[in-house]
Amino acid sequence: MKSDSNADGSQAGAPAARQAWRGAIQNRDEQFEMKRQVVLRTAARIFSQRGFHQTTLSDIADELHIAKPTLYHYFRSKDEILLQVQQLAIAQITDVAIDDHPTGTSGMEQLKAFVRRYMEMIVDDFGTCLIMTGILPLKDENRRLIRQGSKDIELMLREILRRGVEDGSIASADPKITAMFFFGVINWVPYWYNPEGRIDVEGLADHALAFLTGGLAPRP
Amino acid sequence: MKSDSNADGSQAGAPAARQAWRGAIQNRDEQFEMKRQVVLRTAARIFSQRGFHQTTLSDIADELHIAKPTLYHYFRSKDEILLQVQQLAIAQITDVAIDDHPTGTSGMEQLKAFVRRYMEMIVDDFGTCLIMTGILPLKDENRRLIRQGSKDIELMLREILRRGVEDGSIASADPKITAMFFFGVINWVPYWYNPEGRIDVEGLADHALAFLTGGLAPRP
Amino acid sequence: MKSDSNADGSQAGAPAARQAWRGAIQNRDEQFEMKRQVVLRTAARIFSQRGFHQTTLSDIADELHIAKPTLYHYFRSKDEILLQVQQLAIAQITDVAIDDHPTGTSGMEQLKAFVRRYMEMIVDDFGTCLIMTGILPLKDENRRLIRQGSKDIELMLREILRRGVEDGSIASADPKITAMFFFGVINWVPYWYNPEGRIDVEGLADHALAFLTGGLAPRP
Amino acid sequence: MKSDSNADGSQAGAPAARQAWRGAIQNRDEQFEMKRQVVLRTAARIFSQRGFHQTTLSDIADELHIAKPTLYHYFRSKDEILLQVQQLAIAQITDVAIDDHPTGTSGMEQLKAFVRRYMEMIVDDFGTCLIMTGILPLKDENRRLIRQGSKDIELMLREILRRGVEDGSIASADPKITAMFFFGVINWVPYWYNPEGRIDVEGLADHALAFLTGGLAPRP
DNA sequence: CATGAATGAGACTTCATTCAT
DNA sequence: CATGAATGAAGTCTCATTCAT
Repeated sequence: MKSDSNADGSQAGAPAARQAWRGAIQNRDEQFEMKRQVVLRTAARIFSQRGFHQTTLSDIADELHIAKPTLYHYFRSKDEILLQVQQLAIAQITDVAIDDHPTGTSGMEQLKAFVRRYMEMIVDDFGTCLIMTGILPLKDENRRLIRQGSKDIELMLREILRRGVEDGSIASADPKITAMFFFGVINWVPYWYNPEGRIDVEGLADHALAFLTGGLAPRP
Repeated sequence: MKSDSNADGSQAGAPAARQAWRGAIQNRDEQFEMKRQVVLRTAARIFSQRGFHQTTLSDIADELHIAKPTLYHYFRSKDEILLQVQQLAIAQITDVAIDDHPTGTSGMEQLKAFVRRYMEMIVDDFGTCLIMTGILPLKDENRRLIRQGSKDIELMLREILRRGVEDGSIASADPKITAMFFFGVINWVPYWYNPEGRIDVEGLADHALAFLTGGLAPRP
Repeated sequence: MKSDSNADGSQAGAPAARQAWRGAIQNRDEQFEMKRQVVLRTAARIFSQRGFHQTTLSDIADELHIAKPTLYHYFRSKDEILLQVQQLAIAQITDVAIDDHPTGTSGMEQLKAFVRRYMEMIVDDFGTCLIMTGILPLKDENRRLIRQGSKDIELMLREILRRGVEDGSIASADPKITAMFFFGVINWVPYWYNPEGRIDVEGLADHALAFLTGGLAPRP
Repeated sequence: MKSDSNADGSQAGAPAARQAWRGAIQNRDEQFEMKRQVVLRTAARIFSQRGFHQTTLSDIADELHIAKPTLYHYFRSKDEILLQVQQLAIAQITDVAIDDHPTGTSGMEQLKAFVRRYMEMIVDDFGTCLIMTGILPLKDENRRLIRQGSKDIELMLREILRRGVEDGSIASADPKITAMFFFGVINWVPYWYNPEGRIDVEGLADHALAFLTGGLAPRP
């Protein structure tokens, strides 16, 4: 998933679009798709930094060194850009669900895997934009799509919690509220975490796991 | 604190503006201040529901059954409305700090008090708006004010955590990260909690406390 | 009808808006409606001269010496302006239908009255705009409204023709085609007629009547 | 005239472009000219249906199954397309003027020939576009060209009327106004006539002639 | 010849804010 | 104090047109 999301090599933004990687001549469709991804990632980043409405299409175009109308080659509207950013973020979680349900592992083990995966998504440009921009700017129909996606993820967690309670690896508690506390811990990360800082994503996931499982109280 | 937050008597919203409380004729300043509070609370609620930029001043004025320019009698700008909403939210926490530092209580005890107080703030219209609208819509100078306020609250928690670790009532961990996880749990509440639902604020605070202190792992 | 359509005294355009007629102080609603009419008439005139799409809202606003957004106090969209212009034109014909069906007059007499009335409508700003701008710029729903109105007028003429044929005052011929030829004669007027020229509207109607009834062939 | 208008073989529209006529390999210039005509006719039809400004170059290109920039191989601009459509329509009348002035025929006879020829032009894609799109979308210089062409046609009719009045075959009346009424009858046809309907063009011309010569009044 | 990509110009529309009553 | 009217500023989006392959 993560390697995939980096395949466009555009973590650093627009300029990458010009790099003919290893001299390989890509066909038009590949180039198109690549540029599209670069636009998405750039937009996601600026949306997260300034907010959706504080970001004009000119801002995005300028950052990419293209003209404003060029954006309309890749997307039908500003709204669609945000929609697709958020859909990509959600897909990073929901798409891998099936592979990653190895039977035989305890609920707690599955929970740990879930935390790592979810944390990676949330610190990525797309995931951060999903959280920080939110769904309010989307128009009704698109908002419903994202809401459904979020619901799907929530149910994934609830299922994991249920299993954990069942097999005794997770303490019993109100499942819905617990799930939302859980998401709060991770979803809030984009508001304060600096990926360039002292702690990398793996370490952050470890911290989160410790906090989520053990809480603040000292273990006897 | 709580009584303070209800002082405007407008928990129920705009219509309250018409209630001549107990027939008492208040003087001009009181009336003015009262209306001001009603505007703030109404604005906070709509901002939270639709988002700052999706809310026009007409929306607010309509809800209050007044004309749009009338809002300018109470506030200099839309930005100022949001600023004051958020400042009120922050004040609900920071203003009571001093009273509530009873020496002789453990860090954990102080933490519990903090959770209850903070939870009450966050489910209130103002607190919810602080979280859901965020500071991005504010203009630079005002943003800095709110950021500072948030920082102050963060430091309050950090101090409580430090004491708790010191007196052994709280497990040792990276204080900054732990604080942010902590805030995540509560700040995320406005995104999902329905005050009219099955669980009241007190109960919610209890659940949060259990989660924050004990985590997901089963206690031996 | 005609006196009514001139009641706003704005045949000459915007400046009239400032004339406090006979010093009478009109109430707000009247002023509003008056200005609205001036906007409509001005828009109609410019639409007719330059075409709908060649006319920008700035053009209209400039002509009226107001700012562009001010137009939105009176109308929701450019489309709505055109719609109402055309609806007013159509109403000038359809609204008087009932009063003007005096029994006892021959079909030919009714036809003459119809020609005079219709000619007056068509040389008016609104009627001219109805013809020269057409319905293609309107969006689907509005287009249907105007199409229906036109159909109504067409049926009025067809009914008159039918009566005339019945009472022998009008020659028998395919009613539908005849009606369309008839409309062609008058509808084409805006494309060439200059109201400020040698012939006034009454005279024009007389000419049209002679042509419509007698045709080009010499009478024996 | 009519055979001329079919020379491009595209009465049926765009698909004809693919027909390699009788397997004959035409030289470059012929192919080019043929495609050009197909573009013109397609454009004329769409312009008439939707209006000039509601028609984008993409619409035309899509209908022809070519790409938008390809249009620029045949025309310098959208404006030029309309210009040439309208010029072709006008030429259909003005080009045959000289051949068709047989001395020895009465004015009325010439008028009848004129009506038939003009009616055929007006129901053709190009003529319909001339009427329905009008000259307003054209830029000034081109507008003048078409206006002049229309004027030429008008003078042709005026000359015919003059002759008819002279030789007694046409009733005397204001020549200019009469001419415009005359054009109204025929020019309005595109707004209502359906070539696929009950009446063919010849029949329509007959009806028009009867109306134009005899009018609505019953003949004694 | 043909076309995918890109763009400059410009339109409509929205909205916070000011003015005059 | 309150408000209808008016507006400047700005943003999204469209489209004819050009460029490079």
